Amino acid sequence: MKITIKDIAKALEISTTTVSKAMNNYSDIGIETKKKVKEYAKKIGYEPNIHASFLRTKKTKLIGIVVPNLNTNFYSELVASLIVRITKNGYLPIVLNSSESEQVEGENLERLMRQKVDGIFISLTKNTTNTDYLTKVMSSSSSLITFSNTSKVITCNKVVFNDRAIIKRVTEYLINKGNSKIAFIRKSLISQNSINQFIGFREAHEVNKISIDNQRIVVSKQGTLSEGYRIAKELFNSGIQIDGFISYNDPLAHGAIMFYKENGYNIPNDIRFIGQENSEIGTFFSPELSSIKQNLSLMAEKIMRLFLEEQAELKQKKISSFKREEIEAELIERASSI
Amino acid sequence: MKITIKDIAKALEISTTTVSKAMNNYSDIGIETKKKVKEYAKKIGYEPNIHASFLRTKKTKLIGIVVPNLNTNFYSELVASLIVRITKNGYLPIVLNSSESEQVEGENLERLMRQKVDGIFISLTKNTTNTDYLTKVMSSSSSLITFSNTSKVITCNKVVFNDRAIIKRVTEYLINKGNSKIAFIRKSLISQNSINQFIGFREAHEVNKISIDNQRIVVSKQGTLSEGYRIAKELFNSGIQIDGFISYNDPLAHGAIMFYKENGYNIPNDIRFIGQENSEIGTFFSPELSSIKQNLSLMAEKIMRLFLEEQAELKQKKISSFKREEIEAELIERASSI
DNA sequence: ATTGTATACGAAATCGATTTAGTTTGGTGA
DNA sequence: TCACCAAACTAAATCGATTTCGTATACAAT
Repeated sequence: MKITIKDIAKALEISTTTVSKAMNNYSDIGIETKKKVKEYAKKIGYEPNIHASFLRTKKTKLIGIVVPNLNTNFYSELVASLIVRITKNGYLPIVLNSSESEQVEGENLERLMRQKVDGIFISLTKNTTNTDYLTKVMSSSSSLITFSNTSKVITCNKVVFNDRAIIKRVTEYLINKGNSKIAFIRKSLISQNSINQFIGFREAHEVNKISIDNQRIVVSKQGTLSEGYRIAKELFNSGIQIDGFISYNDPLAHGAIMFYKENGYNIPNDIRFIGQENSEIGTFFSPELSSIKQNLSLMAEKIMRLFLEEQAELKQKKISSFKREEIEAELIERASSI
Repeated sequence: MKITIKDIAKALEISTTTVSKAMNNYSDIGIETKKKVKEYAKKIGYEPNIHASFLRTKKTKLIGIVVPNLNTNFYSELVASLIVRITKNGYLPIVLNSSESEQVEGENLERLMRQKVDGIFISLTKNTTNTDYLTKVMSSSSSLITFSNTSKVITCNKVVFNDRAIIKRVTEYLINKGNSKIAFIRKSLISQNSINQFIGFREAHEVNKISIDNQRIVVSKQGTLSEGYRIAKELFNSGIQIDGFISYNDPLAHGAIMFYKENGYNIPNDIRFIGQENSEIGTFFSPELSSIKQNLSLMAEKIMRLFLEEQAELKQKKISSFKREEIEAELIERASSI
């Protein structure tokens, strides 16, 4: 039925110790013995039992991924990208979804710690303020990497986009085109991600000595097309004029464009629009939507590399310092902002 | 550091056997002892080590999910729904993505079997023909449930949508409106999912004594907006007339609508369109897109229930028979097909 | 007094690997 | 010849639980 090192040991008339050491390339096993063991193991289809070896090694070869909302293009693509890297390196991903709930997020972290995963990759929900769970992870055996939306409060490995810089650049880009009344649709007031973006937005205004009207700063929870439409309508009905529009994703921008187009606005002449995520659908609306493109594949790559480096250092009992990697996002310029 | 049953045994001056049995509600342990053990365990934060108990119980409390393409609304939402149910029932999901590659799919199944997951929930890629890996899973310790896109060849638990029936109904709906030249955009020629839909399409024609022009049957690999546009253009340029359009997702329909609108067609008068997946964006195009809506949450629920039932039967050493559940999809009628 | 029985508990084996602390063998140098 | 050493191997302990089989106790029935 199931093949264990005992079977190999018996067949080759050696001890289980030798089999185990041969499989793990210990230096005190002869080269020929190693070859014999490995060949026979392959022949009879032996696979080491991960759970048994865990008892001694404390390694599960499992990595937990926690995202705030799997059901978005951004995170489903990022997770898919992570899964590829994780499996390529001999690990297996346990994927959990927090559904933007801080409580569920905490439960997810507890589940992963209970499972003794080797690493936890987490992007925080937009509501997370309490970092107690993260601190608990830090003192557990799982190594922690936060990405995309992380926390200022906690000290740990981080991989993020250049949120502040890219929004500053994009805002100035609009300002230079003569737009000074820019609406900014943000995800939340709490998440670091969103805070950084807003800082960039503010800096661009400060540098150009333009004041920000807070009425044009809107928090959108859903981030859907219909909410974009609704937000535009409310701004319009409240008599709040805008000549620029930056949102934290593409659907919001599309929804808003739709409203303004219906009401006779000319885009980009009257209002310039910039979204984020650079989704395919953006190129199919008229006018085509300018959008900030984040390289998700690169982010996945950096996260995985950081993790593997830490594992290697851990093995050599080095104390590893925490790293913060920033990935450049870029503006894809299209008709909506030209 | 880490708390084991030994710590509880020592503190309460009982044997580890008793502790283990108390925690697992064995009948030969006194009620008071059970209470004492459980209370103390909770107090000191004891969590049983899953990997240690695996050695005896052969249960990992892990479930593998394999989908053909995580980066689609359909699967990311379905997976998110599954994750909720899996965690609610004390299991943890290992999520793997086959990227529509039969080979990757096979590797994924091997990985999950090596990990000894308790169950594997898989939706096959549209290219899968070889069911050897599935057969291997069937004879492994992991119980198998195939969903959404399964295989006719293999005998196992299945949860699917009523692909044949819904497409038959929708096709007849178009026929009854006077449309007899219906284009059908399918995912593949191989996948059971797509075959069933096509059978429904054909049956509707047969019942109404209308012949099918194979030139109007198109296989679309990408399933994107731009491919929908391109397919419509090619049909048009080849002089192939259509007055109806059914595709396996919404973007394809939107892309096609866009092309026909540009070329002066009136929708729905000249051509009626029906998509699938009922995505939010459908309500924002003009005309609003009719779409087939699949209840993903219900599918997730049925998959999980099937799995739990099988686990319960396994525990009682009953031999369980394979079940096939079919979920009703429904047409959401909007302006594009009225 | 003896037997039977239900209840409550524990010793030790076990799961499948890793790892520690030796042991054996053969060769080297003084 | 003898001490020393490196190379190659192994017995046994260990990881943290579960489970089998057995024992002790109390009480009822004969």
